[in-house]
Amino acid sequence: MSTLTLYNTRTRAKAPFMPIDPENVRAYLCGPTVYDRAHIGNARNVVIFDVLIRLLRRLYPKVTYVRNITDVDDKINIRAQERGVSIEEVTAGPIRWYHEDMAALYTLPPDIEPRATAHMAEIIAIIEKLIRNGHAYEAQGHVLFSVASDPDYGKFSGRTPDELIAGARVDVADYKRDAGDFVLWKPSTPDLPGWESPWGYGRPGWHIECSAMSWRHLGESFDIHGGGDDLIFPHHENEIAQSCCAFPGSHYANVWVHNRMLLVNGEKMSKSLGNFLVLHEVLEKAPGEAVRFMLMRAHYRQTLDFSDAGLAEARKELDRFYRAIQLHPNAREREVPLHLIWDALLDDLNTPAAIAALHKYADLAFAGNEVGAVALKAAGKLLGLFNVSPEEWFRGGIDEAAIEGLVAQRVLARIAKDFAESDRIRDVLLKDHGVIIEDGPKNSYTIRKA
RNA sequence: GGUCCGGUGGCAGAGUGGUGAUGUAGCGGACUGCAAAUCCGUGAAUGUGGGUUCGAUUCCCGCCCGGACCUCCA
Repeated sequence: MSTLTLYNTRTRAKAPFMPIDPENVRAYLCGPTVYDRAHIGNARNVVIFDVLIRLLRRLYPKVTYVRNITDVDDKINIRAQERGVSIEEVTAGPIRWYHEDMAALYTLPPDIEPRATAHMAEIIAIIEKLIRNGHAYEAQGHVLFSVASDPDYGKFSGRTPDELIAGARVDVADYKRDAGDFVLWKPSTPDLPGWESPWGYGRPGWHIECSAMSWRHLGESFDIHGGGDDLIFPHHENEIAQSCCAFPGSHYANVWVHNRMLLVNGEKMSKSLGNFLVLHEVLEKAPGEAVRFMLMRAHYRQTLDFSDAGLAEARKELDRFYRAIQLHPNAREREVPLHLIWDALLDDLNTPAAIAALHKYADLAFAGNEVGAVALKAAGKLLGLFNVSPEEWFRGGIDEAAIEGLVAQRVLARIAKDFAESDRIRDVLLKDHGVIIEDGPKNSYTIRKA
């Protein structure tokens, strides 16, 4: 099998992927902070990483996929205080929703889904190491990472310390030695969630959580770390600083895979614009597979515009694939050449090229070649597509009983060559039942949802 | 202001130093009572000005336009 090539944010270049341990590829994805429903941007991230994980599983005997849940965070605390409930009560719903939404997109669950609140021992251990190494200091109940202590700080995101200071827009807290120093541990008042620590009752900073969870489950160094490109700075820069300083000689993640942000109907998603697309709401209007497909239509390192028109096109493309599959119901799974899709995916997850390959296979299937249908199914599986049968795809959700009579009447009308009546019924089926009826030879017909 | 990324047919979206994928939409045709689907055919693009080169959409520089990050953010 050929080699997977990935673009690595750390080196700003594409390079062949070389696992630390080919017997166990270890990957970490920054998961959600669970205070609300996931939005469509969260979904792109997970879908892209899902494609990567599926690919790695074909290439290597074992892949350990870790995706964390940040379940302690100031946004969560605020919700808890507003509602007068515990943070567990705030996070339980969003965690459940997250699992439901991601399953609806046919993304594979991670092998390990660690929660920050269950890793306080690791968090405290790393902070203690950093203090011992001279990379962190305690000040007014806080523990801060000292960016000046790390000569490599800023290299990952391509920033110099001067830029970081110049760019600091927020008033610098007086307990910070450097404007760029960031919090590892902060004190909690009794009304806030907290844990006992060598520095008193408090809670962790955000960045340290990922360092602790990846360390516990993947070790000091691992293969791939993913996330949205907005996390490059400061989150990932800080993770690297914490982990590399706590574990001298380690590299933290070798390869960094960052996806670009998503636009919605040409605009950045933001609460002020009121165009925050909640994934759950999108999934009520479109099949999960169409949403998934839509998110793969642009290369992951390219801005993707999530538009209604795009979603409609995604559905049409999937319609075409399912038709091609449906044409060969007895096609049996077997080894078929899949160079086109493999070449596309191995080249830095080129999903648009992979989709073009799918269309080539569909062309073959439509031309009557069963191998095309077999290849299409196999290639789709690689991308996490075709999770339902063509029948389910086209007819799922149709109330067959409700239209039975109309359909029968229309058959009779067509036999009687009463085309005015048959067209009227076709119209009613579409308008009142959302069903498209298509005629075949000898008064046969097929139905599908509009 | 600093750093970075991008501008490809109506729209979406790949790739490439040498006849510019793929989808969708359009147009003509076959098929159909008509549609739909499918098939055949067809028109349609590399922001702009320079440079390098036998040759640039691809490499380099300027300009214009758009976006991201620098602050919580996938």
